[in-house]
Amino acid sequence: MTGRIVGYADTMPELPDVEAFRRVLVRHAVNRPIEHVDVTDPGVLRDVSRRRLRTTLRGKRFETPRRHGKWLVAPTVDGPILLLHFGMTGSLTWSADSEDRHRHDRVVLGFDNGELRYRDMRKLQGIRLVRDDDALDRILGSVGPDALDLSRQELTEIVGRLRRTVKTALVDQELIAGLGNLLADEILWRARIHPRRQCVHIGPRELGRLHTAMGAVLRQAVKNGRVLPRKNWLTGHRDDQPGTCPRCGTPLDHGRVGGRGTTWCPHCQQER
DNA sequence: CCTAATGTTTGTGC
DNA sequence: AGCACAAACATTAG
Repeated sequence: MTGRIVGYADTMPELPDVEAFRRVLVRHAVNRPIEHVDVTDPGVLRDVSRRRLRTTLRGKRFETPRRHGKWLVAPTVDGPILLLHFGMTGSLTWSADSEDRHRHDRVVLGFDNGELRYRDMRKLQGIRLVRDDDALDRILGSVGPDALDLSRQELTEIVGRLRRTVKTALVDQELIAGLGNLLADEILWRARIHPRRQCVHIGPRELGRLHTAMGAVLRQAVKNGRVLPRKNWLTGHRDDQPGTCPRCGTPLDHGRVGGRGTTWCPHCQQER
């Protein structure tokens, strides 16, 4: 109610959300000494102890962080690199004081002007600390190119010959980094491609639509800091009682693709 | 009590 | 090798 806490706390993190978390860090915490490190739940620490996180980070300053897919990479000046992944329920928020912490704020970094809070309910992923770029590469080495700056040609080269279902290819982080379940459905709906279509059967014209849809959806969502429910987007209609396609009014279909809940329009997105 | 949840990893089997 | 499927992780909401 005071506007003291900055950041999106209850959105499920995909590329645009992580980009928003990156901006929270840039805006409030870059280049300021970390004064204290509170680990209220070590369950989110991966390959790093509470003690080591605290002793290595205290007194350090963050450089400008970067994002790769759904990973937030935050190097410190002359120090280790903090790596954050937000799983399905994570977030990063800023608060100007230490009031009103949430019970799922698992790690808090304190600065002279406020604190950065890593919140995560389900603890499916977590926070890592690596000493250098080599160690970083060992963790991010298998992650594919970021979805935000993928050319049409690269997209074609990556998915064009796969026998897999297009949706499972889109959300596979080793192929393309940053797309999650919600974004994949949104992009496929906009490109009018059925989520169960095999990549190899998608023609060049459709691949062009896929690339255009990916860029448009991602740029808009990054601008908003999340995938915002909108009148002419699938998001905002997929969970309606009788969900109807915002383009043609046909009742939406829901099923399982690649083990994930998937929504599509049976009229706009033909199975083959 | 049961089910599903927008992520990732690991194992199994075709 | 490529791919699909299921389970596991931890927690909440309906």
